[in-house]
This record gives sequence, C-alpha cells and structure tokens, in this order.
Amino acid sequence: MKSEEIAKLAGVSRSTVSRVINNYSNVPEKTREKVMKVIREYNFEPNTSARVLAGKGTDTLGLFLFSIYDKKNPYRVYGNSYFGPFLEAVIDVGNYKGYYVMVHTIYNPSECWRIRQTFSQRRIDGGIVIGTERNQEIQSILAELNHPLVIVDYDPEEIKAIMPKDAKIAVINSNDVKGMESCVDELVALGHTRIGFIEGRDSTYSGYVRKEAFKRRMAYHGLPLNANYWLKGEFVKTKAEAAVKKLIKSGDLPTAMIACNDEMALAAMDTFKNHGIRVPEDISIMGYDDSPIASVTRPSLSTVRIPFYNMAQKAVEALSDMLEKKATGLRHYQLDVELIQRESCIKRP
Amino acid sequence: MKSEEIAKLAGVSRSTVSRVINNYSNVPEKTREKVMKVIREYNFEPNTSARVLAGKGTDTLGLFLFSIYDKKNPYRVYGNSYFGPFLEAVIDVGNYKGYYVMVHTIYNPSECWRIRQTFSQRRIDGGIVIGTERNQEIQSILAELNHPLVIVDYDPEEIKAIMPKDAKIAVINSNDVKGMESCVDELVALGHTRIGFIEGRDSTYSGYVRKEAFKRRMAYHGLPLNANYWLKGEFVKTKAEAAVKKLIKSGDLPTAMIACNDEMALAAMDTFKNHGIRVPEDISIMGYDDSPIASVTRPSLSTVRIPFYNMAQKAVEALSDMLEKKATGLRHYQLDVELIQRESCIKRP
DNA sequence: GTGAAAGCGCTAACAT
DNA sequence: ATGTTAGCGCTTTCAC
Repeated sequence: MKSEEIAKLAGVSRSTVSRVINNYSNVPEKTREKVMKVIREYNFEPNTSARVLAGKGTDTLGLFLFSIYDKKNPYRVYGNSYFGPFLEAVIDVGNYKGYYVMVHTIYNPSECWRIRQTFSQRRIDGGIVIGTERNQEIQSILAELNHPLVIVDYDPEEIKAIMPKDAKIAVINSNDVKGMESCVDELVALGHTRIGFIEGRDSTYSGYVRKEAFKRRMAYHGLPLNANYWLKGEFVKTKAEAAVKKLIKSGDLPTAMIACNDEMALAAMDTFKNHGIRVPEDISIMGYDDSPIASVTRPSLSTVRIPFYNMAQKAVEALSDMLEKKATGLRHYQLDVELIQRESCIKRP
Repeated sequence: MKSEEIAKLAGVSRSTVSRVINNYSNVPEKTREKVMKVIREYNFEPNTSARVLAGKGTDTLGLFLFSIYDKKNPYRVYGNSYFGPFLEAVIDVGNYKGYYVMVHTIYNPSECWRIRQTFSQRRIDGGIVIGTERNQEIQSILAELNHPLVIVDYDPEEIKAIMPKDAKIAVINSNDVKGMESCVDELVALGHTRIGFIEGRDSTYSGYVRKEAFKRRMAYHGLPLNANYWLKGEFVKTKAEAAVKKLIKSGDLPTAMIACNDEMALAAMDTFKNHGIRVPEDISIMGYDDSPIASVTRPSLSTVRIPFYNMAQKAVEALSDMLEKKATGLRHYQLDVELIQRESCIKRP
C-alpha cells in the first residue's frame, strides 16, 4: 500500500494525501476526513525511507553505550548500574515523545566510527552517548560531528574546547563533587578517620571528579591520605577484589572505605567477609550509584544515588529540543545526587 | 557526500560505485581499489533511505519488550530478569551480525499496533517479541504479519494455529517443564512434603507451563496441593508480598515454597524475615530465572537458571536465517535450564 | 485548495 | 567490465 493508492481510493492526488499525513493547515476538514478514512481503513503507514529521502527526519534517536565490561559476561551492561535504568528511560521517554530508539553497544574506542557511520547513513537524527572515556577516537568523532548529540558523564570544558561553536550539543552529569563529599562527611560524622578509597577510572569524567573530590574533602577534614588505603579498582569487580586482597594481606586496614561504584563496594564486602573481616562491624563500606543490588545485598549498601532515570529523561529532552531547533550551542546540565544510608556503614568501632 | 561525487572523483560511474559498495563480483580489483580509496578518504557512507527505497533491506531488527511493570519504577525492565540480559544479548549478537537494533517497550496490549507500524513504515526487516501475554491484540497482529518474526516465551501450538502456513516465524522457549520439575524434585530430595507455590501469570506461556508442571510433579511424588499454600503473585513483587503476608497470618506455613520468578522469591524472603520467620531455617525458598540479584542477596537464592543470553542469541540467529531466506515456516526451539543450588533451600527442619 | 512534476540518493536491469 | 536509465515512495515547489 502506498500513498498513490490511497489517493486514488480517496479521489484526490498524492499531494493531498501527503498534506493530510503531515498535518498541513490548508486542507479543509472535509477533505482531510475523506482521506483519513481510507488511511485508517487500510492501516496505511507511509514508507519511512521515502519520507526521509524526500527531506523528512528519521524520528530516530541513536543510543551508544560504551561498555568497559568483559564481552563474555552476559550481565556486563546490566550489571553496570548506569546502563540498565538509563537505557530503559531513554527508550521510554523517547517512545513517548514519538521517537524510535536505536541502541548500540561499543566495547572499544576503535569502534567509535559506528557513531559516525550511523549518522552518515542517515539512520538517526540525533544521538546520546554514555560511558565514554576520554580518548583520541571519541574526540575526533565529536569534533567533526555536525548532528545534535547529548553526552552523559563528560567534561563540559573539554567539549567546549573541541566542538565547533555552533555545534548542537548537550552535556549531562550528576553532581559528583557533592556526592563524594557527602560520602566523606558521612564517614567522618560516624567517627572514622582512617578512610580508604577504591578508585574508578581517571579516563572517565565521573571517575576523575570523584577522586579529586575525595582528596579535597579528606584534606578539608584534616585527614591524611594513606597510600596503603588507596586501591585501584577501575570500576571493575575483579580488580577491586584483587586490590582488597592485597590490602588485607598488608595487615593494616582502615576502619572505612569508599568505593567509586556499588559493584566494587560489593566485591570489597565479599572479599572482607571471606577473610573473616566483618562488614560493617570491623570495617564500613560505602558504595556509589545506588544500583539495584545495593538494597538487596546484606548488609545493604550505603551509597550515593545517581538519578539515572532523570538524567536519561533530561538527555532525551535536551536532544529533542536541539532537533526541534529550540536549542543550539553547548548546554550543560548537572543533576543532584543523594546519600542513601543503609547498613554497611556504622560508627567507628 | 553522495555516491555520484565519489564516482566523479574516482573517474567511474555511480553504478560502479554501487557495485563496489555491494561487493559485486564483476568489478576488477584495480577498479575496486580505486573507488575504495576515494570512499575511505571521504568516509563515505551510503544513505540508508536511498538504499532501502531502491530495494535493499534496512539491516535493522526490531526488539519489542512487553513490560508488565509499573511505568513509574525506573528499574521495571531491568528488575525484570528477562529483559536486561536479553536486550543486551540481542544488541550484541545483532550488531555482531551487522544489524542495527531498534528497541521498543510496550506496556499495554493496546500498544501492539506499534509492531505493525514499525514494519509497515519499513523501519525494520524482522522483529523479536518477548514477554507477550496471550490476548486478542497480539493474536491479530501476528495473524496478519507478513515479515519474519521471533517470539520468545509463547505457545508454539497457538502460533501454528493462527499463523498462515508460509509465515516466517520462530518460537523460542526454555524448558519450563524440566525447570519446575527439578525445583520440586530438589525440595522433595531435601525432605520437604509441605511445599507452597507462588504463581506467575497464566496468560504468559511460561507462567502457565510452570504452574501445570508444578501440579503434575507434586502428584508424581504423591504430595498434596494445599490451597492455603497456593499464592497468586502474578510475577510481581508487591503482589507476592501481599500474598505471603496473608499466608503468614493464616498461621499455617509450608516448610518450603517455590516462586515462579526470583523477584517474587525475594519478596517472599524479605516478608518472612520481617515477620521473624527465618529463611532457610524455618522455610526454604526456591526462585526461578537466576537473575543477577539471586546470587547477591543473603541468603543467596536457589533457583533455576534460564539461559537468557543463549535464547537471545538463538533469536537473532533464527531471525537472521529467515531474513536470508535460509528458513521458512514455523520453527520451535527449546533451550535447556539448570537448577542452581544456593543457600535459600536446606533440609526440612 | 488542489494537482502536476521535479527530485531526494541509491540499485538493478539493460545496453554496450 | 562499465555506463545509461528507469524507478523506489514520498515531499514540496510551482501552477492554477
């Protein structure tokens, strides 16, 4: 079924059918209804490719998830507390606003060209990128991209530096400084002074900001940074586990630790428990993200809640604004976070 | 940049560029290289809409997730153990095979038309549907659909009945009979005789099959079905919680319960614990799915592992086979499941 | 207010 | 082996 047949059946021309489909104002109600009747009767839907080729948008958004996880692990993206709820929200809000959503996973900076390809093939009108690490590949893609794009978790200053002035781009972050400060403050309030830290990744904006915020907040409270208590976890379970084992072997433990995500916090809890070190009695553990597991594990995990759903919502809205030309240039949104007190952090023993 | 410009720069005609892009055999290596050089230099990507309009496929798969969850809950799909890993795997395997993946969430049978629309607009070549309940809407969509489709968790007999004989369709299930039988067998082996059951949804194929399998296996072991131990959970946390509360209030508890998914099992565990009933010391709890939370909660959850990743993989492969015309008619695949013994089920007290 | 006709960028049948 | 040409189904100027 094509518009020409609809036209014939309704006794009008293709142009009129097109006008009806696109809600042109200069079609009298009577004609419109006559055409709509035929359209409904035959469940006619215009061919998207033809519309796009003739100049319309695709009404499709591209979502690009950068995964740092092992390709073999079936839960790698959904274990990742970011992606699950975020993806869901993008699809939700996107569909609600009338967009189709195309999803890609990118496992490696060398696959960044997929972003450019998807745009070049005119498959999408705009894109959302999340989980990107800072590297040459993504930077060169961004610098040359001339389509609306939303980047989640990225340094807005760097974007400003590499993007052309008139690029339609939005950056969305959560308040990592406040989040990490509230972690330190909470542990300090509980009487802890020997506080350990499990780093994320420096190449990630949030990983970097959380690390810096931790250092500054510790100094603010006049607390020392003990190199032995500083673990490199890279946001990954196995790395955190290995680092915690080394810490335990050293025989010198802090009374509390902050992990840069829930997954590492969980790995730390399990490792401590397996070595007969009780959580939270012997050591308090603070997570970050408030992923679904945080409330389910025992002891439940004190953590910082990132408003993933709201961030995704904001992302789609920002993209939609840029697509409808309501917005140009660089915009930056920072969403608020919240400390969630649960069982894994208690008063210093 | 369009193929005509590439042609001019390479000193050939558009047809030759097209032949190179589509890997036609009758292009000599020398010409191919000459054209490819220009294509690479300009990062040329052919316009998808034009290709589709000219008769090529979209190389896009549609994934339709039917969610029974509350639209307000940000984790509703990812809390759903099915969707997270499944979605991930479809994107993964799909991308790997060179397909783009478009994802939709459907919250209501009345939104089923979105499936037909996406096909009618020629946005996708084939579709995968998961989580569908049996109802008029989906049946009429299926009956009229003339594109390759994969349905996960659906009654193959019904499909056979409503679909035209030559329809390209595949049904993928996991072995729910075996899964539920192994649950009952395990509890019986642990000495339990008073075994309760938290139902899923009858309108769901897996929900129905698990229920029937439970009844039959109890009879097989000569065990009674106590109406008081039979709870309606509808696969949903809150319903399971309410039903368990009622059970507790009755004062008559079984020594073990089987829930039709992990989420309800978790809700049951929490509810029992909150009422001072110990799991597993006072009552054993068996889940179903082996979602990410199952191994993380304490006590960890004994459950049946559904091979989500493999099912998704199979789904994409089956779809791909149908798209490449290697397969026609109805195919049915049933994947194997595995009982996972953890801490929530122990010998009868 | 409505129709005729050009054109979007590509593929494929045909011609050479 | 390569170029020419006719569409694919729609939108959109331009006439009337």
